[in-house]
This record gives sequence, structure tokens and C-alpha cells, in this order.
Amino acid sequence: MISEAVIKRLPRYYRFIKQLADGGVERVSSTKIASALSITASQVRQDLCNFGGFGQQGYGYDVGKLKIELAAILGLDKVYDMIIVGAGNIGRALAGYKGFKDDGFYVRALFDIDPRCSSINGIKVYDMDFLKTYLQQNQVDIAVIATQKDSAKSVADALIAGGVKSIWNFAPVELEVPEGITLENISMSESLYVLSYRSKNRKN
Amino acid sequence: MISEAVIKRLPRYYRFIKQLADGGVERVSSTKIASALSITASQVRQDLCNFGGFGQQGYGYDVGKLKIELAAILGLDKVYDMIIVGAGNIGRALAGYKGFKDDGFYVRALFDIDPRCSSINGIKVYDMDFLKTYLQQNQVDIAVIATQKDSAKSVADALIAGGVKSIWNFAPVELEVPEGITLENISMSESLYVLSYRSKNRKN
DNA sequence: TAGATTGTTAATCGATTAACAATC
DNA sequence: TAGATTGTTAATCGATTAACAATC
Repeated sequence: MISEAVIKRLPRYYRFIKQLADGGVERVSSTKIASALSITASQVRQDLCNFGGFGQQGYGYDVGKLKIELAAILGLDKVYDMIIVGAGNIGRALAGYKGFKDDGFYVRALFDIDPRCSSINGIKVYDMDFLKTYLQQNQVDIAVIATQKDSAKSVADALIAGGVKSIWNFAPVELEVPEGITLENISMSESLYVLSYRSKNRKN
Repeated sequence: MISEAVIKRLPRYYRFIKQLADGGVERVSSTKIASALSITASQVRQDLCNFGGFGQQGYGYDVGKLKIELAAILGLDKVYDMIIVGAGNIGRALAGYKGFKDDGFYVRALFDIDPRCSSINGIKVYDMDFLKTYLQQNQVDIAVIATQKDSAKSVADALIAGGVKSIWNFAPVELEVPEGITLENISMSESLYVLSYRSKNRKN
């Protein structure tokens, strides 16, 4: 079983390795990875070793190979069909973000209680009433909750009832999901509170 | 010295306590807080004890008092002047988010290399060239980086040079900041990668 | 008083780091 | 071969949990 701490570091490894690959670098050592991420080389090796030995003694890690391995570990070797519920500030920002496609995440539709426009950035905006039917007719791997906090819970329920297994939640609530449902939160306010805590406790 | 793990839990305590206060609840036990956040009562008491004893044996915690204490600990008992650099999807979404004010975070200005409109949501959009001058003339407690990843580093440098001490970074890069500068990252792609990792490794 | 629940110490658990044999 | 660097075990460190005396 892989620990939370390890899982959270995987995307950072992946990001750094991708950067190296883009820069044409062919090999890298645990020491170099470690210093780029401000962690220890021991931890890098320990972490990667959880998934099998990708390196070679005396040589290090092959960047191209490691990139592919990490992508596979993270599940980035496939395409995900995504919908966004809530076409407010955040929903629209996410719909407009071009970067998702690079990683295989395709935003297929937006839903809102009050769909003021019919499409945003080429993505259709549907009325919330249509969500249930949409889920019956389309594959949805990931649903993004970008609603106000009051409706987040009922939206989550509707999504789960409709068969969605993975939820990416941007609403500032602690959602409870049943076993077998994957939930990942982005909590901007929590992050901002941590920033303010740190600002306050900074030794100047 | 308070550990990272504790600091990250503080906003969750605060959010829950605020919710109780809004609901008119007057007292709460560590057990109730714990079950709401899916942690142990021991941990709740241990965490809160780091900042002094806010509870009372045999009674629990007074919600109103705990709320005020947590707000003070998090530095939410004052007003912050904030600017946002980058008026793209995310920058605009943040500028439009009404909730910041409730916690005392005031967005005073936006900056963009190409300010296509003069104001968003009543917040002025300035040309990036004006950033330096703005920082000389105005108090800025927190600067948000909502640019593309390529410009994030140079923006951070400009902010730090201009005297900004706290940076809230939304760009997908590992920024390096000198001692005395507070940096907090929101990494959407990392969160999405974790979601995809968990989706892949879910036992269905 | 009896019951409840904190604050805090001690015990446990898990994660990080160090060390080094294996080996490219 | 000599040097470099991994994979992996063992040691250390820190965080979480359990326990309970203090006390409201």
C-alpha cells in the first residue's frame, strides 16, 4: 500500500521529469531530482522503488523511461472524459483552461442551473436538469464540482447516482462519498488560510 | 514549532467551527469535531493544545470563543490587501470571487501584459509595466500569481523586488523564494494527477 | 457528587533518512 | 578496473493515538 505522502509527491516527480525531457536531458540521478524538489535523494529512491526499479546502479534514471513509467503510475496514459458542474467563475475558468488536453483530460460538457450562454470555449453548457440524462447517455470519467457550497452536496449525490466514480471538488465543503468513489478536493480558502497563517508567523 | 500537518488541519477546524457558529451551536467536544473531519479526538485536542487550552474539562469547547481563537491563529482577524497578476481564466475567476472579502482579503488590482479591459468586477486592470510603480505607491500584503508558467518566475522576482512578502501561486511551477518570503501554492494539475492516480488504483 | 471531557504524558505507529552491498 | 549510483535494509525521527489524571 502506497502512503498518502508518496502519492502527493508523484505529480511533482512527473512534472520535473517532463521538464527535463522537454529540455532534452537524457539521464538524471536521485540526487538531482531531490535537489530540484528540495527533498532527500533517499526519499526519491525510496518512493520510486515502491513502484519497481526504474533506475540503474551507477547510471541513474533514464528520463524518457521514467517519464513514461510515472505517467503510467499516475494513470496519465489514457484519455478521461470530464464534465464540469457549475458555470460560474471557477467553472468557466476550468472550461477555458487549455492545458487539460495535454494530459488527456477532455472537458465534454458544462452544467449550470442557469445556463446563460449555450457554449463556453466550444464546450456546450446544459441546464442542470439535463445532467441525469446526460450521464445515462455519455461516458463520464471525472466530474468537476464548481458550484456554490450549498449545492455541492446534492450535485455530488446526483453525480454518484448517475454512475460517476471520480469527483474533483472545488466547492468549500467536506463531501462524504461512499466506498468506491474517488474524491479529490481543491480547497482555495484552506490554502489561503495557510498562507495567512504563515504570513502572520513569519519571522521578518 | 508547529508542524506542517497541524497547520494544514487548522483551516478545516476553522471551517467546521464557523459552520457550527452559523448554525447557532454553542458548545462542541473534541469527539464531535473529530468525527466531522474524520480524524481522532486525540488529534483534535493535541492540535488545539499547541496554541493553548481553549477548552474546559467536562464541558468541551465554546464555539464562539474557539472561532475567534482560530481566526486569530490563522491571521484572519485583520484585513489583507491583495493584487492578482495575470488576468487570464484563473485571474479573472479569482477577481470575481466574492468570498474573499468575508475573510478580510481585498483584491485591489489586477495586472496583465495585455489588459484588454480596464476593469473586471469593479477591480482595475493595469498593464504589467505599472506593477513596479504600483508596489511603490500601495500596500500589498498578498500577491496572487495567476500567469502562465513561463512568466511566473519573473513575476515572482518582480513582486519580491517590490517588497511583497506573501505570494499565492497558481502557476504550475516550483518557485524558489528567499527566506522571509511566504509562498503557498495551489497546484490544480497536481491535484488532478492525484485524482487520476486514485481513480486508477480504485478497487471497484 | 457523578459524569463528562479536557490537557498532557507516554506508547505506538509510520514516514523519513542513513548506510551500504549490489552492480552498472 | 574504478567511480557512480541504485535498490533496499536498518536506524532515526516525528506524528498520531491511547491513556488517564485533572477538573469543570
